[in-house]
Amino acid sequence: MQIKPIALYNTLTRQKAPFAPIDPHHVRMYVCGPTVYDLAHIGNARPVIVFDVLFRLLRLVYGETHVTYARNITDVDDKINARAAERFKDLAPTAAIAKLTQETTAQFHADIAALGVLSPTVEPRATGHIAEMVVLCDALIAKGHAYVAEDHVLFDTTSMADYGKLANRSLDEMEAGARVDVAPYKKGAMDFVLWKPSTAEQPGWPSPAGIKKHGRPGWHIECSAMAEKHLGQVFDIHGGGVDLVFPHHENEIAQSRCAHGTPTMANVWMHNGFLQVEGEKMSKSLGNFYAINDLLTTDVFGQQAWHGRVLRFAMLSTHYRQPIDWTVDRLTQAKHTLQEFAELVHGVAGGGAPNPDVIGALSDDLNTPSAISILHGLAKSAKRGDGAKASELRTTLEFIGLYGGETAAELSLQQHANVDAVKVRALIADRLEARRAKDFKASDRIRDELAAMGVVLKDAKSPTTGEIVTTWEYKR
RNA sequence: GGCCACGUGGCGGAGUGGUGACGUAGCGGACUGCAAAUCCGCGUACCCCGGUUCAAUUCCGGGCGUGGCCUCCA
Repeated sequence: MQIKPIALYNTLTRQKAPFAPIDPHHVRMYVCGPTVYDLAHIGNARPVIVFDVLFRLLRLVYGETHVTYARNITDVDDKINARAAERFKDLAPTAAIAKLTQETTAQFHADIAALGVLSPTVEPRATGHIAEMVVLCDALIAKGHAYVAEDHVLFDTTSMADYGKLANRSLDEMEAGARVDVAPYKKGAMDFVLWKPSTAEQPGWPSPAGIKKHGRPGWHIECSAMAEKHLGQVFDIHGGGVDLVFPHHENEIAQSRCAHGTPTMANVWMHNGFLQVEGEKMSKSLGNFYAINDLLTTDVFGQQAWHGRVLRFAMLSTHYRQPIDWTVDRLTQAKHTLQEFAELVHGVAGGGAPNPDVIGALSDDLNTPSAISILHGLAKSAKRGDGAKASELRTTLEFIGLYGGETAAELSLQQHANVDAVKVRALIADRLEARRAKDFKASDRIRDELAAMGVVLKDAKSPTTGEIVTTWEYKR
């Protein structure tokens, strides 16, 4: 379809610019995925949701089969090793690690599926790309960008003229500000590990550069290897959280560019803003650390469980580059709005194209708040009985992943165990009878009784017969 | 200490060098036996101080505040 070009903000240039894929028939995007050592938290959900929206937009504009979206799984990492040893004491290290990464990956998939996230085109695993990482290490050594020291392979940051360009800082500045003790075998303070030796208990593979000991990759090299394998040496978009700008993405760029001799790794670098919880940094010590799964299935946040679509809506109610404060108020408001939308589109047939203004808003560097405001406009028309707008609203909501056929009641996960629908209908009939008899005391008593059960009544006049028709719903 | 973001009405949140997006809360009205729901209407907001400009919330400089990175945390 022909619509206005997509504009994206690029961290490399600190500017928003029209997006033009290298190959107009094949858009390639890489986003850093989770390290599977523990449940994904709500901060992890942000890039997953944000780049899912971008993926959907790119598919719409360039065609579903013309977009490759790679989101990796990091399944080799020292945090994984530590956690596996702690949780599965009876198992051999390899078996324990396999069990942990397998379980955590499955849970991650389940959690983000609830958020309405599409599967990426490819989901490479680090352990499936060790050979490619070894090749990269050897290439970097051969080209004088890396060196071997005490069975480690290290990247020589001084060998790259514009190291620090993405983070916009020079080596001098970084060294001046560094608070880390520099390992004695490093030539330069900012040099980073590409490969390190493993003990017998740690996962290990044959090492590059003729190193005798088995070893394992550093974090950054994983993404360089997986991106190259699935997207090529230079591709279109690379995404992740702002906290990855340095050192992770800076180092990916250094590795890939130096190994391939390319002027760039990806044309556009996109970073989502940080998430806070109720105005504070999310951390286990503050007791405000929430896994996606906690929000979906327990009442630890705001005394209720939240539907995945509500979490998604709340996440998209702020522009992706802004910091977002994750609060109960925000989720409550998101739930109300989504329930209203659901009421308008439930039972309405979708089809057709998503609203062009919404696509326009998304094309403007993923302006989701603006898109939502346009959705409100559609909802207003739908509420006035415009069936075409109701249908368009549904199609557009489905396109963004904000609707999947749920009813308003299903979007509220509060417990209503003791509400018996048959009894509710009987009480409503009694109340209508009392009202007809002008026994308002009795009718109000029934209304109060229902309210105590969490049931709210709505009286409406039937447009055809003029009769009072009472419907009910759970208190929101 | 170095580097980088952000600061809009009660709250959430776009956007813009000059006519106050949008949502939500609140207020008023219609409707209702009274409510709820619905509908209609109502808000002279852009952290502070300078500068540029005919004009700044929007550009520039400084300050204050909050947050991020500099420790394989999205």
